[in-house]
Amino acid sequence: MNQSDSFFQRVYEVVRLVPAGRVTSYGAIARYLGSAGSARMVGWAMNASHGQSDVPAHRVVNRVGLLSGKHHFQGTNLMQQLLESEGVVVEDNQVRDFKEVYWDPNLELNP
DNA sequence: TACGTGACAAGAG
DNA sequence: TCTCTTGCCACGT
Repeated sequence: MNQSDSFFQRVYEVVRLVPAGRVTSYGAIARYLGSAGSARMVGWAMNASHGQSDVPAHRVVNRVGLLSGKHHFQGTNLMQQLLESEGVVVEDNQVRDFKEVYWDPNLELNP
């Protein structure tokens, strides 16, 4: 990937690689980018991803599967609807069977 | 130019 | 086992 891309752009690249019906976490993305501990930056990147197309920010949740960013989507439960439309069960703003649908870029993308 | 903010994570008590 | 505190870094004002 181009190093000229900003940290945000690299975050978007990883998020785009998350397959439908799967979710990942902010920390996993941060770790994959070599910035473990910068999970907050990933959240900030998601906040700025609204202007970016093809960035499935709804597939990014916190480490316990909680939809912490749902309030940043249009509509109260748009994020939940998007996930459910992909087969992810969301219950009480939290991904059900989180471990089952969890997608770790460090495991899936790292050779 | 400098400071505060932010959709988190991990360690310590 | 649960709760609190600290760290991390780019963007906006």
